[in-house]
Amino acid sequence: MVVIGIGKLAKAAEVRTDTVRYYERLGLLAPPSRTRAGYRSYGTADIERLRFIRRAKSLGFPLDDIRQLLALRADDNARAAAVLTVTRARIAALDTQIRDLHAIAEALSRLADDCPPDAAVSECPILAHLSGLHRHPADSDRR
Amino acid sequence: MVVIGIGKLAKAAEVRTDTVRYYERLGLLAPPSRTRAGYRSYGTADIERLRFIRRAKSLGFPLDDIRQLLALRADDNARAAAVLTVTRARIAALDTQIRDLHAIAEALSRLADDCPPDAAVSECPILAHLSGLHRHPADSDRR
DNA sequence: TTGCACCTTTGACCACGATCCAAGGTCAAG
DNA sequence: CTTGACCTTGGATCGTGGTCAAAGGTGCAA
Repeated sequence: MVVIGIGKLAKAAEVRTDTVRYYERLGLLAPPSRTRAGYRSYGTADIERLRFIRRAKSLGFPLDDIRQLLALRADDNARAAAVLTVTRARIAALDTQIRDLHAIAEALSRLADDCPPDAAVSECPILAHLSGLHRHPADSDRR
Repeated sequence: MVVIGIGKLAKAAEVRTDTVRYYERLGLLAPPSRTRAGYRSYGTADIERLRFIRRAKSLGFPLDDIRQLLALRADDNARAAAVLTVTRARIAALDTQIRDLHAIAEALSRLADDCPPDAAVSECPILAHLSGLHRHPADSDRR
């Protein structure tokens, strides 16, 4: 059985050694066995586990969710429905966030499109909006 | 001229007094004049300014951008183009963020739709994906 | 044996935008 | 004159996910 140190593990999983220890503290990684000198020693399954965490992170799961997912993966009695619950909750959170950001981007785009670049800032509808004026001070000729 | 203390200012602008002092430290609010006792004293223009900050924040501008926007608003020689530059940069950042989140949400939704709730976790395509298996271990009958 | 890479721990620090706490000063009402 | 609301400062804390530094021990090669 292949035994590697924290440095090789980190390199294999493309994380920092600090991150490995950090995940151990958070309970995402079990405390590994130690050499006589006190060095952490890992096996290939740990590389797998770290890569799982990386992929989950890249899909927007917070570390708390990832801890749950790891527990479910290791639980022979667990049903896929449990994974689905975590996943659907994440999707819902993402959808909310996307909708919020989209609404903001839309609002900014509309204001930006209405903004004449060469005008003085006093004519700028963006600043006007931020100042709480919902009409341009001199838009009598628009529309 | 109306003079108010930090508590009334904060209440009028719907922020905490701590936030007012915090913004002062960050340079979003000029250090106000003080009463003989050392109390900060503000005027109605400061309520306006705080509300401006609140609106800008609600449109997703970070405080650093807001400091710039406030400076532009106060600069008679500034052109709307400068406001537009800040705004377009924010829109671009939002669009990138939205696209990233959308891609993640899509990927998760596809996985979730493929996941049979009653199956054992070992059959869960979500966990399979996170484990780096891009095919289900037993999907011979799908497609 | 020396030198270097690697490992250990504890604890501080980063962004971001606040929020809260402690210890003390001020002010108006009753 | 006391009570309570308000104000002051400096510094600590939160959440999230790490990153870094200091001071020391270990392992291997020239």
